[in-house]
Amino acid sequence: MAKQQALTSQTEDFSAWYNELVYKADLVDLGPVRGAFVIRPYGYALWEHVQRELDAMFKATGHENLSFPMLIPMSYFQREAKHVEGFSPELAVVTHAGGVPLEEPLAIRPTSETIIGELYAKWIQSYRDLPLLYNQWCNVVRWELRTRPFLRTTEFLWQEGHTAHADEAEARAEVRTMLDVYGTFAEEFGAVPVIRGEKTVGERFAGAEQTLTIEAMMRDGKALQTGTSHYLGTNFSKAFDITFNDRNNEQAYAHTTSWGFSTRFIGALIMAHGDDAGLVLPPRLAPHQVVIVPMGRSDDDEGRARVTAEVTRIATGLRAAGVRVKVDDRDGMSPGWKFNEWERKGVPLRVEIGPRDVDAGTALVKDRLEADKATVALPELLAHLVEGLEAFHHKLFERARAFREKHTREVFTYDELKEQVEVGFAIATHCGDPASEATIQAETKATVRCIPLEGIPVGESRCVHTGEPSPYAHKVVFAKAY
RNA sequence: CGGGGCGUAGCGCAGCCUGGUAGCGCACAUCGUUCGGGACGAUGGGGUCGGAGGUUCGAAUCCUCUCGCCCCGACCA
Repeated sequence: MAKQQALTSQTEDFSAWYNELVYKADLVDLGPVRGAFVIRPYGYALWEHVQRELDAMFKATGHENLSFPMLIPMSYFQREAKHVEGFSPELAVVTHAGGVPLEEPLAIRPTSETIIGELYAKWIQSYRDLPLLYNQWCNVVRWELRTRPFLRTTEFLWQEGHTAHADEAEARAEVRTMLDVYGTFAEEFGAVPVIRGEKTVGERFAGAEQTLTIEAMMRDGKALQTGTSHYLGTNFSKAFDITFNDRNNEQAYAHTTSWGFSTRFIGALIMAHGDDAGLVLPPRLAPHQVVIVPMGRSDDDEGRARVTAEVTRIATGLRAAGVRVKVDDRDGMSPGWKFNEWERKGVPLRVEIGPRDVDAGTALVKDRLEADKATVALPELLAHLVEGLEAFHHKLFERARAFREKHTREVFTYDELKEQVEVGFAIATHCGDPASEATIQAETKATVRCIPLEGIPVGESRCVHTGEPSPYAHKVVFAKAY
């Protein structure tokens, strides 16, 4: 067995590092259609854990799941002016079916506000029917010009929540609640620290009154939006006639929201935590939290048997404790090969155990984030691993947070801003003028990622670009973004 | 759509300039030796050279036309 070609290092070419890793860690493969990627079992397992945890959080906040059709009549998109303007360029449309041209072409959903609006109009009659708190896990298609695995793909998996409320305050509270669910999830499960904030007018979802976002920093200093929550006002209610009789028996438009979280988050996990050896996965989402590599000569039947017995005992104990454990007893591969493979795949903890260890009553434990291996007595191994996983999560989160802080700087001049967005986030006062944002983007490639919900007060400071006063409460985050 | 590449074995590539009927590494299979950080040897299987025309006695190689993919830029979760 020879050396597999090493990954391009992050410092040499971050983009190449990412592109190689998604294949070499068995996360994705190319499909036959441009930009439509196959998510392989190791990558899909990550998504399944995302789904399981997020879904539980949705249920805990009162939401129910349902499923809407993937095909949407084209005319639905025309009904909300900004929505059609925003999505038309990336619609994939079915024009033929059953061997004949369709009377009305059908769009493959890029998001479901329109078709859901149509049905909500039917389901909602009275204030007693509200709020409607629904969510669906599904796939959507957006015809993107340039694609990258997980970050921007023609078809992607996500969940989209769609709620309807009797009044604005309740709808806005829902939008904020779901943003917090996303933020909590990203940090508590993904170990990815995020900034919660609001999008500027230009970055808003097509058809929304307000878009909230969570933004994370990748290890190249660029920003990635990993979840969004929108207050849609009565825009879609007016377009789809979602009305109800209120307590005074007067007809009113419902206030709707939508919020989404996609497989893009897997890209965030890769780029926020990965290193030159490969992935580093957060234990709470990792497909395998612990991998056990049995050592010893393959022709040493007696030694093997003792090791296998011990490995089985350890694995059984771990599983009983709720730990996802993988025993790598594949033949014909050297231990070194396996070590490299599991490191590339980002497994948090690895246990090495051979006849010598069994005799000594110990095992070696390797932590993906540490250079040295620890020798652990077998009776303490289970507790060591369980605690190790917990500690790993916090180390990973702290490391990502420290990285973000190191690459974030408050700037006071346009020159400083230009300099800072080359290495990370620039915090600055901005006047909110879309034209100014556009100029800054053209000149620096950086955009306002968000106006943080909590941050540095603007005070008397003036816009770093135009010198005008700022309409925002806080200084904004400028960064290059994926 | 603009700018760069590239299509030859499962993967990565050489061969093309200077035509002579396909090769290397990895992977795969068998056997032996190995076995605690990417093992080694021997043997073996596997390719209508992206597609279509053309030139030629003969085309992976030369000519024309096509199709596709990847990377970099403009749109986006």
